[in-house]
Amino acid sequence: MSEKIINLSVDCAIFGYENGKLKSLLIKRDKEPCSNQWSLPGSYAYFDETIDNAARRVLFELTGIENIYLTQVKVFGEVNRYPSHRVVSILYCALIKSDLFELIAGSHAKEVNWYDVNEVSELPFDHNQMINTALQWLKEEIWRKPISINLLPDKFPLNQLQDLFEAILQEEIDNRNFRKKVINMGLVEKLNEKTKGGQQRPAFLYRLKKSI
Amino acid sequence: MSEKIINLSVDCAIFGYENGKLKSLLIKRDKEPCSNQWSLPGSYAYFDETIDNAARRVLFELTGIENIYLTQVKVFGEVNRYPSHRVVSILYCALIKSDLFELIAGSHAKEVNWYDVNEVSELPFDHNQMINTALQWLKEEIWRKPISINLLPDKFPLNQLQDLFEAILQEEIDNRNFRKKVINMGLVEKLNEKTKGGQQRPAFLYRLKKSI
DNA sequence: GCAAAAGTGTTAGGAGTACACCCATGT
DNA sequence: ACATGGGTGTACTCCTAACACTTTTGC
Repeated sequence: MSEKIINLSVDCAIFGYENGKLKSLLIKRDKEPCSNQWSLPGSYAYFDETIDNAARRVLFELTGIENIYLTQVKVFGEVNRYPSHRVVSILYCALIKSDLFELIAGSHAKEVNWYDVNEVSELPFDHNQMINTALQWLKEEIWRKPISINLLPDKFPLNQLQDLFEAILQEEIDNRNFRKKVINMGLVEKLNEKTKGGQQRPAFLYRLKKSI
Repeated sequence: MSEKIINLSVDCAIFGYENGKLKSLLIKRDKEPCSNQWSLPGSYAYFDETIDNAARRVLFELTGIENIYLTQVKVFGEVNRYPSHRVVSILYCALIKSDLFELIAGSHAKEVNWYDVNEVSELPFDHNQMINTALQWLKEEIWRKPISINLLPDKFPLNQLQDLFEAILQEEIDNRNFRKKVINMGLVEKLNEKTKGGQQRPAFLYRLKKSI
């Protein structure tokens, strides 16, 4: 096992979507500083791994989540952001289908859990700021790339996608305009299937196109 | 003087504009590795400064340029990007009016100079990749914020602004559409002055509005 | 009067926004 | 039949893109 770069860490802001709510993944810390408090999963990078790999590894070790696409968003480099010594941290973000991953607290995580982004309490270090930055990034990215693919099942009714967009953008969207837009920007394609078993009129299913 | 974080550096991609060409600021290195080669100005961050301040300080020490607005763009964290040991580097970018700053090679810079971005040779480390990333950032940013303010005199004829945009975007722009756009998006305001002393018809001067 | 750069207007297509009602199903 | 969520169309505005000629000055 390689050695840590003790002045350089990665933190991961992972978003999931459940019951119409956008969730953020937090761990309960099992070591100092701020032991027993909830925070973003994060830790030091090693000397023999790229920072992208560090983010992947750290996320896996702490939460059991692997094989997801992480994006580097911003570096947090205030002098006293970390109490014990100087640590510059690189924020990585991802969106995942929360029910596809089993959460396994490992390494210095005592617990792992999803928290509604609107109900995240005060976190240690600059982690609240990180979540805000990550949310901002998400709002900008959501229209550009089919990242929402990671938050919904393969096939879904359009209104579910709209709910997701509303949860992320935190604003209401006109249903007709939303449909027109996602269809003719080529974000989704209509399938020849419908939902069944609902209490109401069945809805056509759609699929996100992987490339735009 | 504080100590260096030897695994963390900042590199600065500084753009200027002269004779209708977009230029990139390079230093001739005066220490190993890659001594005597031209590279982006960059060096280690110190323990007692934020990374933003590290970028400002490093730029000043190496080139004499100070008091400019630097933006953090991306982290480069490949394992072997730096030959002697592991260094993760944060790329900062800025645009400046090149003739307002006197270049003073200092610290481990033997010389400092402007190079046409289209004629930058092969640089050490991942610095060519950094310049490309910085240029990409510039292309996206140029329409959003009045960053071009830093590349032109206070008052300028509109066609000069267009030349600048064309130099950055590397494509031709329709003159009428360009004028309409920058005026009614509120990027510039027309002044009641004209150029004089040219060989041709005098042009109205414009000024960039600071806020959009 | 000529060379050189400044300046100008119209049209057509696409994207965004606002807005209100009928439809298909389960119970 | 009614409650529930699914689904649709139009009109207006604004931005973009394409396109060519006239104007003002210095020489």
